Amino acid sequence: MTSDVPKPGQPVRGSKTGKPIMALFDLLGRSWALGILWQLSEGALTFRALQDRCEQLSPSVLNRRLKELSASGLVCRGDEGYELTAMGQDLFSLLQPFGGWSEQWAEALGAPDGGD
Amino acid sequence: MTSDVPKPGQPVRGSKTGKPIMALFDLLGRSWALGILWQLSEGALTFRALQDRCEQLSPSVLNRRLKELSASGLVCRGDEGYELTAMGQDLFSLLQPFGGWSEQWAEALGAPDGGD
DNA sequence: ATTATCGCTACCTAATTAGTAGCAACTCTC
DNA sequence: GAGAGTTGCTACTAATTAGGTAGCGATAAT
Repeated sequence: MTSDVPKPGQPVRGSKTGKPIMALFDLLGRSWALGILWQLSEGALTFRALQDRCEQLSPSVLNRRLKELSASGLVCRGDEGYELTAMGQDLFSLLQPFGGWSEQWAEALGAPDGGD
Repeated sequence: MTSDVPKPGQPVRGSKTGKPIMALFDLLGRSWALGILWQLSEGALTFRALQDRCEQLSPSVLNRRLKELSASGLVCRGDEGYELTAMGQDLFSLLQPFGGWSEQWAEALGAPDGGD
């Protein structure tokens, strides 16, 4: 294992080609990675605040995800705690539409609304 | 087992609230889920063809993902094999921009281009 | 009948995630 | 400046998921 942070241009978990899109999918396809970006989109959060927002996500996993996301240039530490980098915000702007979509999806599946 | 397919409105892996967005992130945040949607966006593929596109992904994992994605209404079986449902295509349209973004990201990280 | 492909299950090992405890550093109060 | 509280994090273990391989039953062509 060269590195366990998926980087474009390198083989990643499940992908030997290193195609950027596959590296990105690997990075985002890890538990809570998308959730963390989602939570940070509203502003900086301390480690423990982030843990609370992510339903008491264990510190070991949170720390791993934060290291990966930092190494990938999506998250960094500021005065207020962890926050999205410019690139992270840019990625979030692509992610944002998923919020509304997921609600349509919920209705289509006939699932009760979980609230916000 | 109630169900290990994350459905909006129900608690999912790591999320007890069942918020649609969290259920969606759980579903998509499993290995190869995003990759499978990506591959199917170009048209229907048989089980084994899909396996090839996903770099010989093991049948056990592929089958698990396909069941989850089917149960979530994103994928179904047609004459030609597995394909995206209308809802799956709709989701893909949100996913598509990630392709271009990942290439910018690759450059920003100074990674060599993985081709394609 | 034989061979080949296809979709998939069974089984096992490796890796990842989840959960809990607690420490070192820092701040605040007194 | 001792004690209490908070923060960021590491260490360790248990549970869950992913990955890999073998191969079966079904269908189709030879």
